[in-house]
Amino acid sequence: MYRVYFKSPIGLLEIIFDDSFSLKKILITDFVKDDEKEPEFAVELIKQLILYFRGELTAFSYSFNIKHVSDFDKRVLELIGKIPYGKTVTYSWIAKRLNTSPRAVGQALKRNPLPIIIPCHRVIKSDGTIGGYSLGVESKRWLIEHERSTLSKFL
DNA sequence: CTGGATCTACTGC
DNA sequence: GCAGTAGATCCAG
Repeated sequence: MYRVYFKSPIGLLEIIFDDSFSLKKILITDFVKDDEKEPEFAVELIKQLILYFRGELTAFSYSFNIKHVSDFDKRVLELIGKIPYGKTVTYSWIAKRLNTSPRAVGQALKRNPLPIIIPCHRVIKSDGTIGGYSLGVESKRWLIEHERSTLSKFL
């Protein structure tokens, strides 16, 4: 297991790779634990993160291994991956397409191992309010606003 | 605003 | 296994 850190506008991201250098998990943390210096296996992802936070990248092209994720969660996350940059949908919109309930969708998104890469911040409540986010609601607000304000670059 | 419906995963037995 | 509960919700009343 390897950890790499990335200082982003929404906080310090801890990026975890498994022993075969496959992307495993992303979270927010306060401090650097075990920095891997010059991690060859992470440069491509870091490059994309830099561009994304600059507002110059709309989708990550990165392979990751989906292990320890239930079939249900996979179905939800796969659909989430198709929501375009700068757009938002609601929990119930997802639920209808998967024949499940909005709350179950929320539970699945909470377990999203790769927030930002799998853009679960694009899912909000149907009353227009923000809903929850595993990296913190403030981060979610920031990401949505960031995408909204940079969207025009890509037209 | 409140109460009930809804579906998944987690807990305790 | 099975019952009970807690959610990143929703909708009607």
